Amino acid sequence: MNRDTSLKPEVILEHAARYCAEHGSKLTAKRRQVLTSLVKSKKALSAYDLADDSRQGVEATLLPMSVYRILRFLQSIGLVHRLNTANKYVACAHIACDHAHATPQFLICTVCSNVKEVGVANELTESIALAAETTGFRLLSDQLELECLCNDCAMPELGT
Amino acid sequence: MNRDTSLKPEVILEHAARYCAEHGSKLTAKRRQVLTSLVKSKKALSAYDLADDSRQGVEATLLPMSVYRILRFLQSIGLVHRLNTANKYVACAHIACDHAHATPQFLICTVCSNVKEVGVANELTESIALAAETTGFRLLSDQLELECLCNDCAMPELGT
DNA sequence: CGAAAAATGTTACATTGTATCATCACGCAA
DNA sequence: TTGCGTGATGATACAATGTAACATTTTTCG
Repeated sequence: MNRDTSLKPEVILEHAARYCAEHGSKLTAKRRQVLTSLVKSKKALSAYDLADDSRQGVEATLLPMSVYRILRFLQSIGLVHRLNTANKYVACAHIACDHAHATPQFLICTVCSNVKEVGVANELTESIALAAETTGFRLLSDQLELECLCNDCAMPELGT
Repeated sequence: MNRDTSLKPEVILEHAARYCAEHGSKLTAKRRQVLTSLVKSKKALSAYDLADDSRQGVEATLLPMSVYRILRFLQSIGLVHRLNTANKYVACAHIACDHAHATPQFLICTVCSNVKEVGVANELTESIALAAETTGFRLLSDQLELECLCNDCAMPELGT
């Protein structure tokens, strides 16, 4: 509900493979495995969550060190975003989109790690960048992370 | 240079003591010690930084556990802010101000942890909150943390 | 094939943070 | 004054997150 799940994982992975190729690397089995876990998950996952995942399914077991490396790689080519305030990771919501991937903004439920990737108005990030410049700081990233409560956690009595 | 150091620490600590009293607690020696370290520091400090600090000066040695507890307390009454993206802490830049403490926004140098606490336009945080509401997320905190490079780190050759 | 580069395995360790129970300090009532 | 209750701190152990360094395997490509 919070991420775009309208596309089947296979379609997304196809796009992801192209992405890797464009960056001179390959979407190996383990990288695909990590990315698949993230794409399927509605919530942000920690590296250790992903390592634990790998011990459940039929696929290869991944040590945390490997997970970190794979996440860093996927992040470097824009397929995965790291949520710095939560120490967790999410698949980019626009993997299968054609338009260029812009810097994302995230609404993060502090209770359940539900994440919504949104596009905030450009003027907003521009005014932030401007405010930074005038105080001797240069903005390195537009990524915003907002501490939120999602509807599910706000009204648990309604069930889902 | 990045924080308001125009007020002497003694003045700040006086205000801080009032703050504590207003919250039914006291500014104990160790709490004052932690707060003083933060006020004096131009950079954000980790809990372990502060514990290390305490082993240098003439004051009491603080174990990390105590530092965490003291930081949580100081944060709970608004004298200290936690930077979630950096796992570090800063003294509120407005301890000695009379106006109410608003939710802060931070420009954080990723190289040296230099921090500038700024007041971003209200319309900005409002538009964020609005964007959140429309997607089923309720904003819990306006605190923004921006990844930056400060002038000192951008141009080290100039010395300081 | 064989060398170089890329990817992953493995171990050890560093950093950040919490749980739990014990102890200390201080105000306040009897 | 004594003693008690509460808030603050000490102390130990451990959990969670993340990196460094080097070995090994796999892939690529001349």
